[in-house]
Amino acid sequence: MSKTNPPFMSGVPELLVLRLLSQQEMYGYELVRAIRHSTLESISLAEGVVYPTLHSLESRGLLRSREASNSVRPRVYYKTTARGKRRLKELLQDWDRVSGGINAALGELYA
Amino acid sequence: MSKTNPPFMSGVPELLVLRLLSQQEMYGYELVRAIRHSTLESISLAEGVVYPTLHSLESRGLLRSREASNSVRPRVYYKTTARGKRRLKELLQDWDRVSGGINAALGELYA
DNA sequence: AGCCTATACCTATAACTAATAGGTAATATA
DNA sequence: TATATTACCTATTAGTTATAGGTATAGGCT
Repeated sequence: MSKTNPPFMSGVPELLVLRLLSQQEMYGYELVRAIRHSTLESISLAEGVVYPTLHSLESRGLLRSREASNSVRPRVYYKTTARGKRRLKELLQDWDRVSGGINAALGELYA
Repeated sequence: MSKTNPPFMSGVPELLVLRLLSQQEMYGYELVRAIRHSTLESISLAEGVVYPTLHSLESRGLLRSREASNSVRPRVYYKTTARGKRRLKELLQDWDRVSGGINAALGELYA
């Protein structure tokens, strides 16, 4: 049971993570809040979504991580690599195409 | 192998089908073309996506079908039910929320 | 001291569903 | 006659989000 595949969320964690980490380095827990904030509380991704996404993206070479030692708590900072930025560009194109297509279909009322 | 989960497509077949069939009755094969056309060729859903979607939506009471007898070929016409329209309204709200959130996060550059 | 909340990381499992790749059959078209 | 188009269909795969857990430290409150 329970919503595992909510509408319109496929690709969203990857897009938001690559996007936010291409602007500035962040650690996972911080990123969870950044996602909520940057989407104006419209999208909230739980830690159980964000951490696996980070690991997957790093293993694919789209993110690079470093451990912060001088911090009180152990933190793993991530940032988007050059390959990650190319992937981001690709995702942005997909997003424009799909959202454009949907909005065109929805706007058909007034056409 | 091969793209089974392309980005940003979750919920899209359901949304487009409910939307188009809430405007006018159509049969599956026609709907495939209508989806391509209404999205300005941005989104193309194969028959293998559309037919299962139609069957699923009908079994959930969101669509109703009738068979056209006087046609040369056997055609099954579908239209969105009242329940389907309520579901559509829900999906449209989700779409606004998610796409709004994403666009807010993407627009952060200029903020 | 004891308790709760927040911080910060993590994993296993389930659920769902879009896409692919097939398949049937009749009718136009070249 | 051969091919493309119309019109329907299903089985399977693949991928990935969400949930529900879990660990451990630090700080605030009673």
